[in-house]
This record gives sequence, structure tokens and C-alpha cells, in this order.
Amino acid sequence: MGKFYITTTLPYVNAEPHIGFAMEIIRADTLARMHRLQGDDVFFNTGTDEHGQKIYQKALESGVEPQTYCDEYAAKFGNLKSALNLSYNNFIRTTDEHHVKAAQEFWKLCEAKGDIYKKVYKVKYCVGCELEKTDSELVDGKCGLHPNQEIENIEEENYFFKFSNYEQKLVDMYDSSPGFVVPDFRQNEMRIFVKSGLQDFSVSRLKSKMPWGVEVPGDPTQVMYVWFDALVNYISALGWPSDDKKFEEFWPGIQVCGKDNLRQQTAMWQAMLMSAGLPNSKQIFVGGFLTSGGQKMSKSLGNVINPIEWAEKYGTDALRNFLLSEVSVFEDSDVTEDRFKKAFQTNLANGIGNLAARVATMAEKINLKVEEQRLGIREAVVNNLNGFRFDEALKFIWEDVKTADTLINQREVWKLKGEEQEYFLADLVRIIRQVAADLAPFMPETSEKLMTSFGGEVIKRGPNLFQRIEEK
RNA sequence: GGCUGGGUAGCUUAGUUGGUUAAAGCAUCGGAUUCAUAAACCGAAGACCGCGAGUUCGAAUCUCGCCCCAGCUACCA
Repeated sequence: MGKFYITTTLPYVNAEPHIGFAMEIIRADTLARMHRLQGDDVFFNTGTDEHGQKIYQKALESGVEPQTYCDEYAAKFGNLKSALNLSYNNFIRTTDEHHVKAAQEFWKLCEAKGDIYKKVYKVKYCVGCELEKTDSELVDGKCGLHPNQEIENIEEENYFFKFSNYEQKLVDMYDSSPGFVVPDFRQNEMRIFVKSGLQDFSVSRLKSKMPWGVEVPGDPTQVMYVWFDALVNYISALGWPSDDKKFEEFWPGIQVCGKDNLRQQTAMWQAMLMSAGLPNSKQIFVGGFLTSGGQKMSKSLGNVINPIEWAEKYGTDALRNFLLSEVSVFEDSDVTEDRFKKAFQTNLANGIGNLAARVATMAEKINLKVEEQRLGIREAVVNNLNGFRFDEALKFIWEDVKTADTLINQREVWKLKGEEQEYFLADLVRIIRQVAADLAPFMPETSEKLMTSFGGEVIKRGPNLFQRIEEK
């Protein structure tokens, strides 16, 4: 029995749960369930990232304490568990006491290594916005919103992390571990980025300006920059540094993230681990983005898709099926309700739903009995999942539904009599049982319903699994 | 500008160590059928494989140039 650790990124709690995150966590959930069914001891982590400037500001704007604001949002993300039928067994919040201590401990290790140092940092500040600006936000050296005003340079002392120390070490790691980042072109992308030269990044902020963060050990005037503290969650979730046993059993693990997190996960975090003298992550799976109607989802465009709404409207498993099979695993995909409905209609309502109904009806009519079996997930499905090919795995399963349907029509099973009919129906029942077993990590509820109808010796017809969507 | 990924039937995609009529699903049309959620099954039509040139007996696949889309080019997470 192996140990398996998988974690999502921690969504930042300044917005409602996004369908892109729903996809990320459903993928992680599918892998976690598959490993559990394979007999592995699984630690599946998710949670919320709660520190930083944006949250601090949002809380101030809403007129509540930052912690109160975070509590509210953490609950919203916690709601995903039932809405998406998730099986994670740890939900970390970066404001958890243990996590805060772990982040500080991690800091000390990097500091002891000589990778953290203080340096004067020039902050670009737009008086018009009353905000600090980054270079990428500036147009011709001026604020895009206030081009008439000069950008002020404010000097501030911050702590920096010697990212530059890890340039070669990171490149060596990429070279010696093909498949560390999946898909491979992302690893290559990162390799190019690192190879082109790394700048140290700041890892703290002045507490007087932004108090909502983890206090820097030994310097009460500074708090950690949110990245530094947030990344540590992947190991603090395992009880590091106090629970050595758990940490050693489960670390390193697999990290699932979106492509916007590529650098943080595959370079910065890895360098931080090297600095702290801890093993690197095992593997990082980077997914693409979801667009809506060909455009990025945004409130102003009004094209934001709420995953919880779809789950309520069409069912959790229908949403899981869609996000796992109809969406490109590695590239960006466009998501529309029309596409969703098509996937629902073909593979679910007309596919497994209809097959289950027709076979169960015939079996019930003749009081068919089929000896019970114990079935596991087939190797082809496991292999596809290990390569993060959720789409291929489901395609493989749906292929069996097609096979069964074809068999029924070709043999005209409903016209057969006696032993011959029993023979073919029993065969069909076994196909459905295998589909149910294979489906367990992807669509746990559907898998169970199928087993309720077809798992026992006596076959019983249940209600329709997926009711067709009638278009008017 | 540089870098990365992509541009293949109406839609979503597979296919690159170059090789017989470019593959699949959905949508469309036709057939046939009724066990089933008017579902399933059989068949047909549908592609100047982004554009142009080159290498080759032969290119979706290799080379060069160009066009279009998305993203990155670092401290917003």
C-alpha cells in the first residue's frame, strides 16, 4: 500500500469560486479517488490563500476585519466540497496557526542558508491611484490611468530571496527530471525562463503599510510577502515541521495548478525548497485556462460561469464529466453552455443513462440473475490517469457503452428468448459493471447508482440516471 | 520585438522517425428499428491539413518566409 499526496493550489479569497478552479480540484479529486481505489493511503490537500494586499484592501472596503472577511470566503470555498463531491481530507487556510508557524520556520531555514537578505527596494507609486505600481502596469513610465502625473519612487527596505542562487540548480533539475512538469512544453518554457537569468524577488512588505501577513521572524516591522507564506502550505498541510512522520511519508507530492501558476510552482517554490534543504515536489501538473464564449471570463463581460450553478442545474457528475472529458487537458478551452449540454446529451443521457435503462428493463422482465463480481479499475484507465489524460480515460470508458449498444442492436437482444437472451443480457450487465467500476473516480455518484442497479445478483431498474434535456 | 503553444471537415479535436483513398466525436442528410430517456444501430455527405516557396519519387508531417489566435516577457495573486 503506497502513500499518495496530491494538492491543488490555494485559491486567493478575493473572488467567488471560479470554474477554472473547479476543474483543477475535480482533476485532483479524480486522481485522489483513483489512488484510494487502488489501495493507496491518500492525502489530498486544498484550502485558501488569505494573506496579502488585495485581501487587506477588500476587507477595509467592506468595513470588516480581514479575518472576518477571510472566514466568509473560506466558507464559500468550503462549500465546493459538497457541490462538486470532493474527497479532500485536508483544508488548509494560510491564516491557520500551524501554517503561520511553519512559514516562519521555513523562513528561518532559508535565512540560515544565507538566502534571505535585506535590500533597499524602489517602489513605484502613483499619487493619482494612491497605489504602488509594477513595471508591467506602467505605460511609457507613467501610470496608464494618470498619465499626467509623475510616478514617484519610494524607497523601502525589504527582504529578498536569493532566487539567483538557484538558476543552475533549477536547470539541472529540469534536465535530470523529464516529466517533472506536465505537459513537457511547460517544463521547457520554465527552463528557458530560468536559463535566461533570475532576479532575486522580494519576500516581505513593510508591516506599517500592509499588516495582513505572516510576521517575519525576528523583525516585527515586516510581514512576509504573500507568495512566500502561501507556497509553504504544500508542506505545512502535512504537519511540517512538527509532524516529521507524516511529512516523510507523504512528501514529495503531486501539485496541480493552472498555467498562471507555472513560475511560482515550478521555479520559485522549488528554489525555496532547495534553500530550506527539503526535497523538491514530485510532479507538477499544469492545466490550461477556460474561456467563455471565446473570451476571458470577467464580471464586466457578464460571461462568468459559476460552477456551483451548473452543478445544481445539471448535477455534480454531469459537471465533473464535462470538465474531465470535454475540456482540453493541457491547452485552453472554450466553455459554453451549449457545449456542456451536448456532452450531457450524448455521453450521459443518450449514452450510459439510456444503456442502463434499456438493459435493466430487459433484465427485470425475465428476472435475470448474474453472479456478483468484484471489479477494479482497468489498467488502461489507470494509465491514462497517471498521465493526466482524463479525457482519454473517459473516452475509453464511453467506448464500452457504444460497444454494448451495438451488441444489443446487432443481436436484437430484446427479441431473443430463453437461454440465448440470458446469455447476452448477462454479458451486457458485466459490461455495465465494469463501466461502473471504471467510472468511480470520475463520477462517484453515477458509479454507485449503477452498482445499486447492476451490482447485485438481481438486476433492478432505477430512475433515469441523466434525464434528457428537452430543447424547445 | 523576443519566446511558448496553437491554426486539420459546420463545431471540438486526433494524426509529425515524410509513404497506399487525411481519422474520430458532435451537428447535418438518408436507411432501418422499437428493449430504452423520439434514445440506440447502419450508411452517406462534408477538409486547396492558415498562406507562399523549397527539399523529395512522395509533405498535414522536414526547411525558409509570411499571416492570424492565445499566453509569457517577473514581485497582482
